[in-house]
Amino acid sequence: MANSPQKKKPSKSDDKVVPLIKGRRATSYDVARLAGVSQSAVSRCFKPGASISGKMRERVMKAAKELEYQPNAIARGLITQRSNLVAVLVSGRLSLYYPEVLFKITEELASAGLQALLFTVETEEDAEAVIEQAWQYQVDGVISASHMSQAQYKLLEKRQIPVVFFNRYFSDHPNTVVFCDPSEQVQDVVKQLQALGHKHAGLIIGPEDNMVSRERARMVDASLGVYGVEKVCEVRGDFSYESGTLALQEINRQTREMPTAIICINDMMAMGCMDEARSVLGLEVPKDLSIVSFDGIGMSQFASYELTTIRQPIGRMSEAAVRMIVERVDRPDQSHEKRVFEGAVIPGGSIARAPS
Amino acid sequence: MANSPQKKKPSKSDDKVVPLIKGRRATSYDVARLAGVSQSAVSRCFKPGASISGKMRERVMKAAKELEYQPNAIARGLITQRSNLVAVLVSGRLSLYYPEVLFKITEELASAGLQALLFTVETEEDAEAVIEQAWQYQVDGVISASHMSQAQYKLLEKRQIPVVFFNRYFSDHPNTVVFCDPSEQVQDVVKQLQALGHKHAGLIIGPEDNMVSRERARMVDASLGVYGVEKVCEVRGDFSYESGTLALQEINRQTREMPTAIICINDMMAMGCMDEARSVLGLEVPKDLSIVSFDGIGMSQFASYELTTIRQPIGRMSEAAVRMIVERVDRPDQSHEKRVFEGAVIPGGSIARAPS
DNA sequence: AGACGGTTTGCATTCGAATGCAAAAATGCT
DNA sequence: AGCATTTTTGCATTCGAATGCAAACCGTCT
Repeated sequence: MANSPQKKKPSKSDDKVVPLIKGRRATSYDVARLAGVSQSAVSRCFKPGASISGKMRERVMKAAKELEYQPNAIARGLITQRSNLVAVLVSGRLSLYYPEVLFKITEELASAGLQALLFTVETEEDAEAVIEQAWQYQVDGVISASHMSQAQYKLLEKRQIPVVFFNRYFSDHPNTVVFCDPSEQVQDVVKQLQALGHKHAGLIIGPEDNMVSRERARMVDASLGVYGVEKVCEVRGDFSYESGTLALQEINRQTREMPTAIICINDMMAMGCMDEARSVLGLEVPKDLSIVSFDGIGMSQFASYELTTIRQPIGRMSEAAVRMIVERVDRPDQSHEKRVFEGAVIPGGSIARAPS
Repeated sequence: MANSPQKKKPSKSDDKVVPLIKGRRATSYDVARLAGVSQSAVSRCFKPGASISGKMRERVMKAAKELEYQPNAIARGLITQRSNLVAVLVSGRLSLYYPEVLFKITEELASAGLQALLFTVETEEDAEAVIEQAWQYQVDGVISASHMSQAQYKLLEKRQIPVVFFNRYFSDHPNTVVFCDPSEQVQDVVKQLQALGHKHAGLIIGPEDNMVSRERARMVDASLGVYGVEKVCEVRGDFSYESGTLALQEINRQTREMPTAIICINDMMAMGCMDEARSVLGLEVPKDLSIVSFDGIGMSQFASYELTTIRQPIGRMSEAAVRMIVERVDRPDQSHEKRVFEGAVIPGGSIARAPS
């Protein structure tokens, strides 16, 4: 450390007479000067578990309070290589149907000392741009509840940014995932339909590129097979209420005789479907038409709908996603994990004995 | 390049032989070394409008691409004193009823080159903590669609952090605000009710501390006065569907004779109210009971409800909020501005001639 | 008193990009 | 070519906090 003494290095902590210019925020140097200690001491005061005496802590804290000093998270991030930022990638769909997911995730992140940097992603190109942004902001991790291609995921992996997928995953690549597997409940519901005498069912599915939709459809198909209920037609919607109404019309058009039961891949379309059945086709639900669906969003239980639906425990899932990202941020080399939650049937009142 | 040769200052750009250790991200120095230029040149390449020749830009960009270099926004923020982060404060309520607001705001911020740092705020204490967090992260501005006390606002002002309020403001303090003033539409709707022969109306309001609720209630009262419709009772809910159902029961209990019209301060309660009227009290809506409300959220127009409601143009409002924060970030000393949007009546089918 | 161990403290350096300034290069003009 | 002017480039420093290391301090025990 023998430093050439003649070197005229201007020391930050003395000659500069810039005490508290209005608008300038206090730095650790300001606090140090006021408290008559070194900047390191100030820094250590704000680091839990650092070696510091009670007396010193007190003095520093007093000065800090006086100057309203709060450590600069940006500067801290630069030196520690930890931004404490987590990118949360959501699509419009998620925020429309599960607004609470985002809310919950943010809350949980905050209580783990992390901040949510929110990104909206509709298309794969969006994802591209968003990933670059996130990278620029040195996010410590990513929670993805939106589109992301395998290439994009691999890029993040290569950059060693931990990713947790929410309700989607790559089956041919190791990844950390939280999702819901409602296969048991699907069996259960289909069994109920069969027991109620339903022999024909229509299926309303979601976008082709959506994994949740694909998986649910797969389970439904399997269960229909098991219980000998015939799928008379399958129509594609886009998860929206509107598309549910259109899908039912389409089913009506495609089939000579309307099936007695409709299975919708999400609640929102089921609600559209139900409204369409009642107000346009003049059918009574559940007397003339039984409807079941997936998600268990809040409004599916409003008195006008009371859907029989398979709920995802999104509260617990959000919580799990945060736990997992926190863990992976701390131990990036840890092996991957999938956390799979069961669904739960909400009985509702949208199914009944098939009309004869 | 004339570097004093005897000075043993370890130059970042040579002797360190750390080229692309796995996991280490490329810095501007790495790019500079590869391209054979100075770090400043690299920096300038990524700053639009900086003085740089085409040739140099090309060389640097090539090296940058090779190393997958992206400037570190954290380091940039430290030196420029601009984080490009905007704190977005939302409450659970907002995200439940207006999920698209958050989505829209985030999108708009992104297209202005800013990132949304999301904070959830339920109580005033939350706000306290959130403001400190935001301050630590050196946010350039705050969009507040949640609780915030005047003291908290003043703190932000003192710290020179621009704030834009979304659907709330302090009337006795200058501030920058975007909100909706539906007074015209309230008049219009009440006039319609009167014309349809309604003489008595019940009012379902929201939480006492909520400004939007207070304002709407004020307008309703005024209009009822103007058109000579009597307010037979006023019940408080909490904006939720559930509380709408309870509120209608309460009205039923409080009044000898049910009013012929109910005005709800938001759609969600109106939906609860309507469902309760139909499925519990056995009333037909709108034949026996007319219901009107505020907000114009998506599901208020589902076939089961088709509410006559007064819409807020939240898309435009979100956009405006972002425009305003961007402007205030660039010119903090500019005077304040309120942007007030009109509401719009969505006709719906939840009102009809009063039963005689 | 002296020696030893443990705890506090300060010094100096670091993170990565931006920028004022001066040197260097390119351009224009006579 | 020679000089003035403009543009490009590099150097050195800066932002604010964290931290390895050595120096200083404290208490204890012989």
